[in-house]
Amino acid sequence: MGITKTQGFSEETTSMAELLKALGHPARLSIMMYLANSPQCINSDLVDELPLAQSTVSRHLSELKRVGLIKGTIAGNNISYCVNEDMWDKVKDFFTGTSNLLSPKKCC
Amino acid sequence: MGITKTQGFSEETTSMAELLKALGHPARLSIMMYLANSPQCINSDLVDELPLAQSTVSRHLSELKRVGLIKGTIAGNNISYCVNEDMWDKVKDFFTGTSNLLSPKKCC
DNA sequence: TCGTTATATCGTAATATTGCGATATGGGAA
DNA sequence: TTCCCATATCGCAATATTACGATATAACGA
Repeated sequence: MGITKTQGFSEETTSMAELLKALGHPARLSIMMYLANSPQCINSDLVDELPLAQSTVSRHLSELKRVGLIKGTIAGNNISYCVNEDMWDKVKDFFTGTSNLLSPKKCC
Repeated sequence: MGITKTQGFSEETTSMAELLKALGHPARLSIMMYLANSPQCINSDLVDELPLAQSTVSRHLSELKRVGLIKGTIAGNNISYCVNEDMWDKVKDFFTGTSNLLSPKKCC
């Protein structure tokens, strides 16, 4: 199949899974780290940073844009990408939120 | 292709991406949430909780076990699964760690 | 205008993922 | 032993993902 069932899962679960899936690739995770740590809003000299062809980098960027983790604006001849902090916070909150706290049990 | 390039990425990035990828599926994320919030260490009545066949649930469980996010021990006739807190903390720390802090810029 | 640069998209090929039914396996219960 | 129960695994089919080169597109500079 290869198709992921979404029926029967909550909308929140599905959308969070989509965000995590987008982050679950070395190239895309690297892009996020690079954008998060760069002093200014960096365009795609990411191509130089990553061991991938330009077209592949572009694909990963558009995937990150599709799920809303990054934003891009045209700045002259190149495009300035940056992290969409709202969406990033959404992911962070998922892991720091109290509803996901583990009870301190060591059972296995 | 379908194959993910790992050459050229740091080991840390690759392993974190693997963890996030494992979480990036509604069923596997649901399993983690369920285990994290369950009062006791729950075995696979997950099959009743999820809209998936038993064999599919088992596959997702073994994937989570493969990356180390959960642990399972045999308890009589059934298996008791629970969250591997060390690995879960590793993911949490990634999002809460200072090295990933975004500078407060709104550029796009 | 022409060439260069930066990006995106297309087409293709290889591989991975997902899901299910069917089938093992292994332990307890009758 | 024989029959269930809970799990795991296999085999398959359908779909998704990944990567690359080639090709568009669009804007700037000479």
